[in-house]
Amino acid sequence: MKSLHVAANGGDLAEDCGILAGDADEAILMDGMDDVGREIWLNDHGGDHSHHHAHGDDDLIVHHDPSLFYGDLPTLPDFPCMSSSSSSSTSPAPVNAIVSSASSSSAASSSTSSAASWAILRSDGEDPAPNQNQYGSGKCDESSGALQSTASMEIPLETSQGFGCGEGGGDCIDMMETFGYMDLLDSNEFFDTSAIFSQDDDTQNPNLMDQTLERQQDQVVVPMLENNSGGDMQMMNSSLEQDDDLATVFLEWLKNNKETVSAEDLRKVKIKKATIESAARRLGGGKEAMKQLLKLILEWVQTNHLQRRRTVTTTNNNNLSYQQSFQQDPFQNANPNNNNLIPPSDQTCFSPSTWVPTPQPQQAFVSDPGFGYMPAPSYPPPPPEYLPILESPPSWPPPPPQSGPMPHQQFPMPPNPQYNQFGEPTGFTGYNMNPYQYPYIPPGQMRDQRLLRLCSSATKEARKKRMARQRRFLSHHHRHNNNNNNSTNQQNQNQVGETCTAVAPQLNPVATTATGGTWMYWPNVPSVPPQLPPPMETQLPTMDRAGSASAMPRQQVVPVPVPVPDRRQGWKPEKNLRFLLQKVLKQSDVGNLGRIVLPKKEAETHLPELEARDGISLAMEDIGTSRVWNMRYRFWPNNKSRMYLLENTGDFVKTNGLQEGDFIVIYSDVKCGKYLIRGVKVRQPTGQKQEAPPSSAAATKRQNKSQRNVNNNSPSASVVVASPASQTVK
DNA sequence: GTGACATGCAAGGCC
DNA sequence: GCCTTGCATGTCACC
Repeated sequence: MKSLHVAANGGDLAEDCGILAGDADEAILMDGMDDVGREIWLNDHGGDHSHHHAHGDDDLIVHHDPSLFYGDLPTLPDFPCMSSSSSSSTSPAPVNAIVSSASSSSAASSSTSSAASWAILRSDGEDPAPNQNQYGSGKCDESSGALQSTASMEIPLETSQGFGCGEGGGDCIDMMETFGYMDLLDSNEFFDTSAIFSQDDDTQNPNLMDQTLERQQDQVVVPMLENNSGGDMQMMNSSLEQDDDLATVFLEWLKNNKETVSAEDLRKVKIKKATIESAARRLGGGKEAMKQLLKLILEWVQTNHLQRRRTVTTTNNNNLSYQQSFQQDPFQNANPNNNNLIPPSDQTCFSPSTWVPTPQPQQAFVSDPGFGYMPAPSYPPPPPEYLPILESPPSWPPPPPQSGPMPHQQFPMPPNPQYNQFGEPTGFTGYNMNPYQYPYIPPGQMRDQRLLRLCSSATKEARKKRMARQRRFLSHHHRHNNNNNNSTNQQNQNQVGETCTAVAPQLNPVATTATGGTWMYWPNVPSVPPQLPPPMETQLPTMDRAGSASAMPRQQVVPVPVPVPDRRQGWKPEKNLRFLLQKVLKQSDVGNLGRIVLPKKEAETHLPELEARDGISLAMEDIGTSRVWNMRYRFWPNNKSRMYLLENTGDFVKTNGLQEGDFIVIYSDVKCGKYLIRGVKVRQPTGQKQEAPPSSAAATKRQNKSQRNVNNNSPSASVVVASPASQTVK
């Protein structure tokens, strides 16, 4: 079944009215939930409950009940978590807005996805079934209960099939109580949400929509809802007359927009009941007011919601990274009281087009600022119905990393859901960082400028503060991890990647995984940023200067040709580069093996500690070309020791035209901790034969030995060094 | 003698 | 048959 779920925030009446009248989008987007979350549901109740679930019956039942707008319900305290449907999915009843569907089935369908678009005005506050708030605590419980207490107010026009009462008309009341909150239904074992989801899919079918519309015209059924409080029925009856008009209006609208609007669309639209009430009063109250209000709502849906859907859909491809970034931002919810934050934490900016209920199939409790503890949906990915209505890409973790050269990413995304982009284990904070909980579409993709103003502008300061906290946190975390001797490489990778992005975006940090499906490694920021200038800026980029001279017993501290920064290649020497190691390339290093043996001591000293022989992926930016190479840093067991290698170097060597006798230098960026690599060609002085590939293995061996004695890992000062750009330096 | 490292080479996978 | 991966071994510098 499809339901147009119009849940309006309670809250300031004037504001609400204004929203509905002119700034409907903003108003609807607002999800402060100060009011108990009364909602008006334009619900389409798909007929027989069982049938609906079993076969995806899309029968639409138009139910319009003016009584929906009850205004006398006591105002409940604000519950930030109650806001958007997004929260509803994971949060207890209050958050969830509430569905008021006439019957459990209808409610379920409407809430979870049922298709039909129906407008059911539902009051909040009915006593929720205790089990509905199984995840709620504290405020949540209260709010939920309050909300459900009035749930009976819904006056859905049900199909003759007894929508929601599939298991017996008398069950409707109970069903209401039990499933008064759509989101709660998700966790309710009575409901097979999967079936509902599948139905939703069906509702996407235009044909079904047509069918449902036709049915609606034929059957406008008065809901058989009964309520705990008998008054509800009375209210329903008294409003039946008005329902006809409202139903007519809605049906008319539905017919006019059936090509563009789907049940899914309508289902996502929520307006709090209080908002409806206040708006109706502003409009003069009574039947006409309701009708006018309904028109306004529908107009808004048509002009804003649907339009946004079309526009946003085109940008879905870009959503995922942003979504993930935000979703995993531990600070998004840092301030429980700050409802002005941008989504996902900011639920006040709920947009019906971008936020949808998320499932809570298996819920892990996470601390929620608003509710104390909220159930966080766990993997696997949610059913399609829970995806953002705008067809934005799923928010679950991206597919497994692909090997090969990594695309540059502005925001490295940790493939492992265990960590957020800041390297923080997602389970660490009390904030809900579950990517499913807050499907988010970046503000930049929201076409509704008013919404942007509402969400972004209003929270600009808050965002700045949050970002400042993030930076502080990252800085602290970097130091902490570094002190731990890189024991958490993956986390650091994420952190540094993020930091680098902010500090030196031109470096194009690569953060996706490297070959083998392991993590790209972004090194730690050195705890004590070395003040040593990089070798390229000095005359002696020896191990001594790197502070590791003693680490290379074989290495002679001799002047080493200092490659001059190749300005033609756009590389500018930066004082924050720290020399880590260099390696004179051997034949085996430049061969087709695609691996370079690294000096053990330097590797152990300056490169991340390797726990496993498979090592880690390192993003190495080629200083000469600014290209980032995804290399693997690993080791081989060698007797009782280790051999450290840098793999996936074939392309790098080839690109730089490196040959035996040339050398590479590895730096780390002190600022962001990333690694940089530079290949330096060594050209023999005039008159000497340039290093030519040995004609034979024996020759190679002799030459290697000769070089070994002379150069070892320190290029001799006597040789002419040429940068990859053929810039020669003595 | 020991450790580091260059590389030979075997095993397995892939075309 | 070629390539990749990974281990084993030989060589050499250093202690």
